[in-house]
Amino acid sequence: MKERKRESTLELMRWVVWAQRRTADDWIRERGLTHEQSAVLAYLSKNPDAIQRDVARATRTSAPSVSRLLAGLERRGLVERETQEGDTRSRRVRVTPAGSELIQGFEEAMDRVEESILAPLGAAGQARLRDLLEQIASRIEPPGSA
Amino acid sequence: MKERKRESTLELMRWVVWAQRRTADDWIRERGLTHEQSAVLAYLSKNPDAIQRDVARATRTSAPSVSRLLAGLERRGLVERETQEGDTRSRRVRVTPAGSELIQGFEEAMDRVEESILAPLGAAGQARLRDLLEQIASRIEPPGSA
DNA sequence: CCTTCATGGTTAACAGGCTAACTGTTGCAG
DNA sequence: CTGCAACAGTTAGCCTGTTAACCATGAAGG
Repeated sequence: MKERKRESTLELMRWVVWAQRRTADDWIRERGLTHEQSAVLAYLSKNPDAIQRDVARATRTSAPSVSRLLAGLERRGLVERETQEGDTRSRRVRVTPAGSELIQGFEEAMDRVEESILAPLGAAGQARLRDLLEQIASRIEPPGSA
Repeated sequence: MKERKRESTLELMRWVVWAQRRTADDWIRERGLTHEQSAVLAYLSKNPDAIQRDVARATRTSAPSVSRLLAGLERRGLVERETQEGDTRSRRVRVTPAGSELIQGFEEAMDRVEESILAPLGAAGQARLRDLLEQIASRIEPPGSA
């Protein structure tokens, strides 16, 4: 029952990504957030002028997901949305001080998680891995584009 | 708005995994299935004596998720569940002929998807990538184990 | 001006992830 | 034998992902 059974490369990747999620759980759950909420809060902190559409693109999810997720964050007072003068279709999203305070240290914590997961490779291996992944990613058709 | 902004290695991995999912969508949606349903059907085809707990372990998900997913597949007549003589706690899951027919060719299709995604690396790069990922994965604490 | 199309957002309905709580068995310790 | 822990599965409730359908606004053409 213990033998590795020749998983595919992408299966291995899914496994690593899953492990990262699990590891990050500690930091995230402590704050009563979910992974997605954390990611969005962090994104909004770095992109203060974003509208919801930008969040959807950045997280590679759909507009409805973003709409609902932000509604939840707004209900908890972590973000504010205001329709924009000049184009009332879009709504700018801003992180409130409470939200900002809650997400403080997220990036650093995620960096530490990543380090711990990639540690077995050493610096050279990590660089090689990154290079290979970039080669693949650069060939991926950007979602929206033709 | 177009510059790659120095994504983390794990961010790149998530992107690649996401792209794989998207690419596989064609095959899967044609059959009225979801990714998860396909994966479980394929697993059950290769592991005819599995009980639900095995499926949960294999897919790295929880027992409730498996329970509900299998209920759906059963409703559609793609699997059957029967409590086992000797230990009525567990339920063996079997793929029906209909399910077997529907999932036919899944592995091959997924192999093709993987090939298409990894193609930019060439054979040597793919081998290196696989090696690096195996090093990482082998250090990941198996979910259940201490 | 007014029709038409594109854009931003929301709602509804469905599938799937999780945890918590509960039912039933099994099995072992005392 | 009895009692209690471990195990398999289910249900309920929450959050997220999707698509489809819809509203409102903005932009561009005739």
